[in-house]
Amino acid sequence: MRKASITIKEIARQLNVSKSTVSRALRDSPEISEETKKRVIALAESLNYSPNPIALSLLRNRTQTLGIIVPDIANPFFSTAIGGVEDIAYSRGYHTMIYQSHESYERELADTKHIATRRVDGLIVSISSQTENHDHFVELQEQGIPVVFFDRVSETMPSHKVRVDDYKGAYEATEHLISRGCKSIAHIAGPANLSISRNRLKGYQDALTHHGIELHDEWVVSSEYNQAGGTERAYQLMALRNRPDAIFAASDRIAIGVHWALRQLGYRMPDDVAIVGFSDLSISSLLDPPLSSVAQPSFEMGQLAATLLLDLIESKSTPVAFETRVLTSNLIIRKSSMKELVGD
Amino acid sequence: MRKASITIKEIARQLNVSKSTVSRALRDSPEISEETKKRVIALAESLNYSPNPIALSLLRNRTQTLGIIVPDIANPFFSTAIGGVEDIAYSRGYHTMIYQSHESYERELADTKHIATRRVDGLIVSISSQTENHDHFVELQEQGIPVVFFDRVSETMPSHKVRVDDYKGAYEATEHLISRGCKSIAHIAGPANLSISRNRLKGYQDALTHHGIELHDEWVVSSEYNQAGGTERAYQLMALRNRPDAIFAASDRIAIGVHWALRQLGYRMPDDVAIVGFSDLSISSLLDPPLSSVAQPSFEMGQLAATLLLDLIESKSTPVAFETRVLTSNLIIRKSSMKELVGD
DNA sequence: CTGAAAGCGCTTACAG
DNA sequence: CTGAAAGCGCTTACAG
Repeated sequence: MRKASITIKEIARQLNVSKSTVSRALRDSPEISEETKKRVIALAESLNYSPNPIALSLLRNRTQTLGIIVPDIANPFFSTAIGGVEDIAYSRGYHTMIYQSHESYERELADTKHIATRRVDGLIVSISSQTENHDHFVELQEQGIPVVFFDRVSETMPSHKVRVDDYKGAYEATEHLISRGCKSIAHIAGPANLSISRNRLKGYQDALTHHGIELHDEWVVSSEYNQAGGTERAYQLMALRNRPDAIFAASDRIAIGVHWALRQLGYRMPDDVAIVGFSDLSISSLLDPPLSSVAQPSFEMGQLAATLLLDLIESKSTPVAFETRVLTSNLIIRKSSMKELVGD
Repeated sequence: MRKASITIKEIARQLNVSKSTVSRALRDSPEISEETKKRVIALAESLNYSPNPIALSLLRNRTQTLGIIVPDIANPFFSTAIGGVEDIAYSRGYHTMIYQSHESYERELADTKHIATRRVDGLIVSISSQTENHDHFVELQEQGIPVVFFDRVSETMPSHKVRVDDYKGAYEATEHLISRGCKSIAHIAGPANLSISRNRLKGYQDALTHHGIELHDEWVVSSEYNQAGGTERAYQLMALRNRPDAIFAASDRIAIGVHWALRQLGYRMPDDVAIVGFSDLSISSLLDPPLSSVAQPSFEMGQLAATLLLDLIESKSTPVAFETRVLTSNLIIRKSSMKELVGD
């Protein structure tokens, strides 16, 4: 079916020279005469020759390809980060292969396996929420395929990491709710195996404590990072005898579920319940009332992760030391949390 | 850097047999003794051997990889369709390489070029809105790399195509607005080089005509398929001396921009202006009021496109005839278009 | 300045 | 039943 592509051999035949000469001429080797170079290059162009990257891969044991595993490409946070990775990768002559774990450990395992057999040159990954064991990433790295984490990083595995200051973002979001007069602030945390979930929870707890507010266990619940989880947890929280007057959600997807639930239940936002999310997805500002959220520089995170990975791939020596880059988050205040301050 | 993977040669050495024998044993060839097979397979497993796909690609001139070009992976319509493609591809032993054209013709051209040199086995594509010339796809197909279009198809190029019934979807959406008593219905069309835009426009026009409603040129404007375009066009339409009482947008992204603009301008939906979009993105139902929209089976479109493409790739012979599969769209009515019928 | 040879990891006619 | 050889498309020491 596939039409035979034109090869170096064919050019050599037509020009009555050896394959070696053609190869050298094409790579502009100094040992080839200008005369010959010209003839070779002219014919190559007229034949529309392009070297077979498969052959080069076999030779160099490199594919010029980066793997990237995210839980879900439909999540704008991840698709934007992927955009950042591609931006850097393309400019440095690499291609990107995108995998989705769908928050499944098994799927993530299969993806890393595929990456190993496909001889991808390196991996950028944001861990699935169901993953508790990071051995598959360790193995990949031991095989010589470097791994860089972003956002959902491994705390145990030594490697480059790119993340935002989740703790500070959560702290500020909570402090903001306190400053708007909220007295009973609930938190819907993400799955506990992800460090981002734990850091955000800690930020929430510390903000309350530092402001002399007692922690209530019943106001801290946990959910997958999706809308359905947010809706369920909101029902649960609002059903409490002692219901909260504010909810800080560990992600915008959760917050969107909360938003929907509160509307169904007839609460006014922010007057009855103030809410703040995390990630600042573009749709969040379209809700009514628009959602306050902690913004993350997703595109930059992708760029940075790609840069660190490519430097690792292209460095001859083993890395000096692994580094963790922490980007700053940024609280965006919108109507969903702008509770009127009651004057006295 | 990269640790040497274990090869067939290494297994042969350890077992004191030839590479040929190892290769045959691993592929369970009938000409190898059970005895030898067992030894080879046992060692291969203990060494964690996996065949180098690069070597196979070079041999077979096949990469077991599908290319897919979409304008933007962050658009949920496309990310869902990609999910459908992957679903089928994985189950048939293929991998997917995702490219984004970002609605740019130049980028799309570079992507097809990359696909050709990378020896991808086939391409699934939804055309960029800035593309007027489809020669790059024709060339790819002539080189023996089959192309299947979905959603944004080429009308001129012979190939398999998967799309929805845009005309009927638009017709029904418009008819629905008429049935809710709207008298002056505007349409924000997509870029005219895309057939989906033209078909949706035609559906709108025919619905009006068939119901004896005169067409007004000033009520038909055009926009890129994004939110900013929808906002701009909404401002333009509502500024008219003779302003519309309904807007049918060629996509949900456009409709979301309209929704936002109308809220800014102080119009009530649907009472002042009823709106309907196209695609039924999941966020559309979260808007207040929730957006009516024509739903497209995006996942199924991806699955179908992948199936058609893989059949093409794996068939020995040239395709019998190219087919166009038209899936049915489905109008979802929500509050944004449920204008109260005025009783008499 | 140019060519023959070996090799990347694998498969598969062709011999035996 | 097993092995030696050729070949997929390319690069690069090694000779000349």
